Amino acid sequence: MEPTQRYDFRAIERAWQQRWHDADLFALPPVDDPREKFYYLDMFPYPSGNLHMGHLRNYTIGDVVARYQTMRGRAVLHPMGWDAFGLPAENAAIKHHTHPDPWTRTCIQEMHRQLDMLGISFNWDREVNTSAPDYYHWTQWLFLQFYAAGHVTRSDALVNWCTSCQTVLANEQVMADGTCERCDQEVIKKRLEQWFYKTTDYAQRLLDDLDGLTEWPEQVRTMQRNWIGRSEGVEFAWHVAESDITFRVFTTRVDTVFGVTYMALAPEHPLLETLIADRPEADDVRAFVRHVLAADQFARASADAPKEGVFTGAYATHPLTGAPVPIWVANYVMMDYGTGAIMAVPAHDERDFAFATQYNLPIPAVIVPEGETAESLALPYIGDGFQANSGQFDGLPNQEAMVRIAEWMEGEGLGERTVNFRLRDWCLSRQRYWGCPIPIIYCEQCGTVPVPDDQLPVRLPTDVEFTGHENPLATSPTFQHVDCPRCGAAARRETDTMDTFVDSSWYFLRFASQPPDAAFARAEIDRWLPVDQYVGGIEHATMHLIYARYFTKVLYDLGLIGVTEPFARLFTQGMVTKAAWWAAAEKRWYTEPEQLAADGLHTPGGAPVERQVAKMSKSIGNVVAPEGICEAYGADTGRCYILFIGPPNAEAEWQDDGVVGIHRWLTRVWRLTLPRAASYLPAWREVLASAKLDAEQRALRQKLHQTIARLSADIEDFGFNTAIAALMELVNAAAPFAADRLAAGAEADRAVFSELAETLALLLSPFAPHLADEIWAATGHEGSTYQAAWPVSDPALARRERLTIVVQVNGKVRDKLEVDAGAPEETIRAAALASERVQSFMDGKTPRKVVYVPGRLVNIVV
RNA sequence: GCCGGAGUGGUGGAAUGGUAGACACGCUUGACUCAAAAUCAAGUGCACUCCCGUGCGUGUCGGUUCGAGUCCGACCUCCGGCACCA
Repeated sequence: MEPTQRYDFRAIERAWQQRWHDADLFALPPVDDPREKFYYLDMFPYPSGNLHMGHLRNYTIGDVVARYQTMRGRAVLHPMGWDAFGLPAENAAIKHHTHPDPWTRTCIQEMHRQLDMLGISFNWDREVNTSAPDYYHWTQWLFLQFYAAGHVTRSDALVNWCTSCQTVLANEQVMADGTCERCDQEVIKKRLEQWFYKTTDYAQRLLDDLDGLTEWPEQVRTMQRNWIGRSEGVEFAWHVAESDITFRVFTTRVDTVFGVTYMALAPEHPLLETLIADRPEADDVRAFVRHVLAADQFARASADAPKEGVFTGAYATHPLTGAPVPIWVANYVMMDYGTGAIMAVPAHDERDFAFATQYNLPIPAVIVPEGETAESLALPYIGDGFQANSGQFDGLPNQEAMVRIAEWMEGEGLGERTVNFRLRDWCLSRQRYWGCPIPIIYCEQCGTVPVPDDQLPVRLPTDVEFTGHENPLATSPTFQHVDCPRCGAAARRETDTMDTFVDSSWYFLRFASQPPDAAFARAEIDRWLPVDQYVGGIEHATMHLIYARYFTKVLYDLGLIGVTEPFARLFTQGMVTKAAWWAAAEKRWYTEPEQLAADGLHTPGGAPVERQVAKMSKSIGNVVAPEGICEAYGADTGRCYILFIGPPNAEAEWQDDGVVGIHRWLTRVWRLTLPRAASYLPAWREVLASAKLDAEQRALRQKLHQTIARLSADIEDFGFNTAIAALMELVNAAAPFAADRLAAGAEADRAVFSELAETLALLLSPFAPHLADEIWAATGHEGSTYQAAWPVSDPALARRERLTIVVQVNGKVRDKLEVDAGAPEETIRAAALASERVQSFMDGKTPRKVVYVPGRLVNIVV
């Protein structure tokens, strides 16, 4: 065949990408653009240098929505950038003895190239690189705004510390056996002074405002509610007998207070040393505390860790009964939740029950459900019931007693009702090089001094070594030494950098506005925010999305922006997975069925394999790169296939076999339209307005207008897989029409075909934009489909003329009737009853009831 | 353990409470070809079948309804999140 006689996707895609680029088609909408705004945002990637299928899925979804909204007449902001700080660049620097900055820039270039290959309509004029000084300047400035307003604090926190590498490790760098990922040496928990954003101050608002995020997936809202973990209870004081020491405890079950048989303190409790100072038990207690703190803190925090404790020798006085209650130290009490001390009620708490059983402490029941007695009740009992052994509150339903006891305690001045959150303050310090430097200076005279605005940004120094040992910033000969901005004396710079989640907590603002001399300009923020549609992976449901919401609320409170929530509508796309076969005996993965024995159940060596569907990863080797698909089949095929693979919020299993189906379809689209461009009739509207069409012509127009309606609805509902199926149906219907009738050249046929070809180009535009523009040009249009208006379905044309009515007898389909769309109900009912086939299934019985569903079915009940 | 979500042909998947399996992959048959690829046409849930049909069928068991993949209850399995949170 001639080159022009086949679907040459390479030439088409290259040519159109060049034309889009030359025309600056995806430029940012101008400031005075009168169109309604639409801010579409994809979660920006870490620039690893390799685009993977998850990116393809995310950014293709985004491009469909952005192109659709543009064609619908919106001014669309569709930016892209790089979440470029982070460990991989630093690890690469250690490995290759280079610097993270050039390495990162190379990766960015490479990924930018791969994204361009997909033909995505990004507004590159708003590109952002979080590791560039013109970005992290403002990350620092925002930190100082937060600092000045009291949203930043400094305190101790436990970190993973590799004794060999002399550095802090992220949780995922600590192996399951508690060793360092890089050097295999032991990792310990170490306390370090760290910077925190005070997210807990916003816990209640972060929780409350979830109710307003009605366009978010319920799953994400639930996950955030659990993460914030609000619980209501009572915090009250216990006095230690024969001393003036007082402990405060928090409980959500103050109704069980009469069941307390011991108290338990966290080993880290600050009053513990005072409590045991002069007691004979002191040495035992100290030994126990050392034992607990030496153990792996992750293991200690797991629910199935064994419960251990030691008696302190001290007693507290029960505030209601006056009874002496022994005070223990227990490993299962955590210092960082509540007050670090608990009242233990073994009869009504599983943990306390396990502990009391082990150490032979009494377990009296004080809440008894109907039909049980305090003696017969199986313990521990967590549910509701009536108060027992509870003094003046005996017999009350426990929910009521909860309120009465709390009120009584408040009246006596013992304590008060409070709220506790699981959410912690956000530790933002990282003892790492490749992150945003924290703009703080420590001066012996002036203390902690923020870097003045005119000295920002605090730049990352380049005179550093990447050895894998210690924080490189601390090894720079120049970085730490600085004059105090207040008194001018020699001072020391903070060497910690920020968690990369800080960078991504405000990038959506920087996309909307990037003046040279400020973080953002208020007018542009007011124009674009909130983000109308945000799309990314479910793995960011809690951390990133909570941090970004927190930042937005603080910035609102500081008067810097006018919205309290950043993302109006959220969509979480599913992972892209691929099957692989694990051969346990050989300890290796097989990634292609052809590598296996003929039965598919064994390796060529005879070892059994287990089929698993897993996220694409280098370690398994089941990675399929979008670039390879684009080279073999084209970007349009890659884009359509990743959408067609399944519902976008669900996990999708990649199957190479499916790609050819999409490619065949696009080839059929090409064959339907491009070689027939000569049949195109620019004046098809006039011809169709006056022509009398036959049944086949009307049927094709009907299918076309039905497809327009389906596609619009599907795109708005993120039903991209069914949208493509609808386009396939349209092409399936059009192909025989074009083949059978177009050659004769009748004007009406050409007009029907012209409407189809032109509209098909527009409908295809968000999905396969290169081929769409090729068809658009071949039908005599200037420019790109991106600049054209989305088609509108004519309901009169889409309406079905004849209907198929299903006739059921007792709910089973027995016959089908073809009727005119306007046929009256009585006619249809009569026809259904008259049907011979229906009669034969009625066994001569008379209908008890006849149900008629307009336009759909008749059900005869006998 | 708690909180979410999902179970439909050989495969990916589709179905406002109203014809279950759209669309696609794969497979079968045919056309074209010396042949193959590509393309086109027909078929393809399972079982029985006088090839007209009939029965069964959406993880399991029950329920609501004229009618349930869809709604309700219980259970099973898988996936995700959280987990000594007092």
